[in-house]
Amino acid sequence: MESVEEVAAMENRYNPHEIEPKWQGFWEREGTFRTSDDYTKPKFYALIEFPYPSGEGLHVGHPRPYTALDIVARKRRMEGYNVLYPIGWDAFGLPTENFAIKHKVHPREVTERNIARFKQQLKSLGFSFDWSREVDTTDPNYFKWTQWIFLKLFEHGLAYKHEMPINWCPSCKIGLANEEVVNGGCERCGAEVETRIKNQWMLRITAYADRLIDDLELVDFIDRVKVQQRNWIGRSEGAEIDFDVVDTDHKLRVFTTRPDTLFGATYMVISPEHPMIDELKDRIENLSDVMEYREKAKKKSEFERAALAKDKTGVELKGLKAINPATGQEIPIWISDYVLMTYGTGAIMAVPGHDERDWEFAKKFGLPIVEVVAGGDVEKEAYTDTESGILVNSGFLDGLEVADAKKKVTNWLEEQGLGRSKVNYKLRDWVFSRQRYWGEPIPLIHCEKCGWVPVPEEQLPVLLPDVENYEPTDTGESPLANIREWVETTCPKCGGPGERETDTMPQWAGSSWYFLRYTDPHNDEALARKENLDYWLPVDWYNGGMEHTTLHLLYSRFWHKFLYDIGVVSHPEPYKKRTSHGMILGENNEKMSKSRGNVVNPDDIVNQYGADTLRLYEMFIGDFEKAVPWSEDGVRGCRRFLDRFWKLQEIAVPGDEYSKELETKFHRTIKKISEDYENLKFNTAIAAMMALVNDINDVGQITHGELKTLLILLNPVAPHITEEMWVRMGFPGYVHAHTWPKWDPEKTVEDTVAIAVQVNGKVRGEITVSLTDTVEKARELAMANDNIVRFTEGKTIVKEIYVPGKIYNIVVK
RNA sequence: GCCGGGGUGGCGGAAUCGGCAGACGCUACGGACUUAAAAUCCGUUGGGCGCAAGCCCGUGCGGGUUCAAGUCCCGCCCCCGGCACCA
Repeated sequence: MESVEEVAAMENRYNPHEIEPKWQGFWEREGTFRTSDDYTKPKFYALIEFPYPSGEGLHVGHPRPYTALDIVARKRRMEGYNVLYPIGWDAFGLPTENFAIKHKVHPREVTERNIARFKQQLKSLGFSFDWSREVDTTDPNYFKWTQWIFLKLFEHGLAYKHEMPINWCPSCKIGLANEEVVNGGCERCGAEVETRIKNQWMLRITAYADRLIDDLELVDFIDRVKVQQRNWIGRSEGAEIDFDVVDTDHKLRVFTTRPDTLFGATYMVISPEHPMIDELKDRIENLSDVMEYREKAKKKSEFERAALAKDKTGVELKGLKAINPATGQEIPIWISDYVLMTYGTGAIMAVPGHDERDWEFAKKFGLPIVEVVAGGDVEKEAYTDTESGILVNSGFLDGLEVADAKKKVTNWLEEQGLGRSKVNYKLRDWVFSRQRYWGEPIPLIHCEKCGWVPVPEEQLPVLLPDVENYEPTDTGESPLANIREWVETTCPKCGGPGERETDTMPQWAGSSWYFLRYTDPHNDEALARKENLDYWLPVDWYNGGMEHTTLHLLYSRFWHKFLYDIGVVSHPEPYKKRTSHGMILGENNEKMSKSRGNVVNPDDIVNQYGADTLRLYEMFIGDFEKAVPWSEDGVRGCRRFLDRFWKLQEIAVPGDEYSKELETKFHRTIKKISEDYENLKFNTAIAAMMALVNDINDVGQITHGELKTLLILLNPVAPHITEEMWVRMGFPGYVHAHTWPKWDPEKTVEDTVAIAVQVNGKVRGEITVSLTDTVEKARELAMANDNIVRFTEGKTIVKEIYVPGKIYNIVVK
């Protein structure tokens, strides 16, 4: 049995299991973090990527970005902003559907269960989300507006159905967007992707390619994000040039970024899939060889074609020749799989002197190599420098620099009607169809007479029918296709029989606009009120994973620009600032995964150490932007800090001022933490606080004024312990309602400071000087030090460098 | 191959308008408390030499600039991420 004293002592001990649920309940009851409708206040919109509520629940990677922006959101509230920090669920998607199929439960049920689990886990971590604004992409009241946006895209000609080869994952039985194919495999399951021809809904994102690049200038995204987006869109500027095919009325159109090298084009290469082969097959003398090559190329996946790129292969189209429009010479035409039908025109002019691929090909097949830009040795390798080269062997271009030659030849081509300047993109249109059940139905009806007809707005949302069996089919048809009573409907236009589109939308649909819905989540007349959108947008700070840079981030910027064009939103970019967190790895330095058995569940950390410890550790663990391994020892260290922090109550003394010995340190720490929280440097902010607490313990007491400041500074990271200590100390009101502390720049510098004294650049001692002290004073102090005398006596001082507050270096000879 | 980021103690990481490298935390070791252990507290913890004062070496490698280089310049090596026959 514990004694009365021991029980009493225990009640004063830091007990997160008692205070954390207490404060979470308090915040919820009081609506502490409800976003206000007071639109006269300055606003701050903090956004994290809403999670996919998987069956596995949260792992410790999730809270890293959530805590980071929670810190910023809490700080902003204390600075007087009206803050929107919302949360929701990106809940459509394959894992849920697959689980539902396997366990014969409706995906709706699985989703609800998973959301409930996630919600309970997130709530236990004390985030200051405004839970009243929760959105769920699978909620018909939400996806009604996803469908509405799709119809607007359709209306504006940005959604179209197209027969095209798609990336098919044979394991998931689903078509994939280019962005979802990683190294030739399915992003989700890793199975090798096949090519299938399917009639697919496509979104014309390429129409926005230029703006998606150019408007990156308007936003504050970390550089690696901007670079990756530019890279992915892959804009390249050049020219299209038409080459006559001899003795036919065919022209072979090519795209090139080096029109200046036109005089060096000694042959042409077309893709094996190029339509000209069929159109002119009667003229091709070696048609069987050509067809054989074409068959071989077809069997290779796009991945194989790229991976086995080293060795060039190809077949000449015998019987066909093209004319180089600049030289007037006849040149051969080849087919080779290094030319892709999916980029440019599917045909190139080959300039072996100045393109590495063409050079390799020419060497292999003994084709002529002509130098048209001086500076290299085209017999040894292709010369590709465009900075310093001067044109040669190029008629009217001779003597020009590359950049000037490009302009001149493009003008000439335009005058002659042989070509024109042209911009190409690597970005392709977005394959928007998925042949699965658990997604938003595409709200279109096909009518024999009227074609594709949109479902009238007032009939939205188009709901998913209840089905017995939503297994995918091997034929690539959506499971919805089997439900005839759902498919068969009437055409809204002519009233005749019509059939519903059975493809559903990809997971990226709902997440492309969710941040708009948060501004007005319960509106059933519009996706959100204009007034709300205008006040809250753009998002001030959006943090998310690098893995979403070429998918979600690009897609949502595209949708937003479209919504801007049709007047729904008033700003061309959705996100003002974008940052990215690093992954949290397992203790063994490997990616956390169930199969590796190194997953850490936040529930266990909360149960053992408390939510504040978890939050503190997640922020202290290392550089926020880098991957870092988890360490349970590190977690314990953070808990120890909170225990020590709690005990500051025992040494608190009255007084609202900062004490003499700690005043400078407090001002410095306020400054450091205020700045570090804004710059993703949570780890050094926390280190500074730990250092200050160490200093306080050295002093042996803390004034109430000091403790208040400290509680406010730590509150965004560890909200529960700081709320509890505030009320226990009997401070007025609540810590979360207090204003953020200010620092006085003049008080951040110590009156006197210890600086190193160097002799010939090596530290030989230390002196304590005030900032106003002169070099004479420094010399006097330094010479009182035996060690410095030892290194200088008997030598002449040649030079003295004295930087006040930094260093005193004596150069002797 | 191209683009971006990075190499600092036993570990995570601090410090870049050039100014005492290793803040803060962890680990390890030693000590106090305890019958004992845990917890907590105190001390040590880059390597080497020295009884000590102190000295020498040290930020991926090789050069250089400077009174002074983790930080700047030149030439390399390695790791991580993205793109990859994009004409």
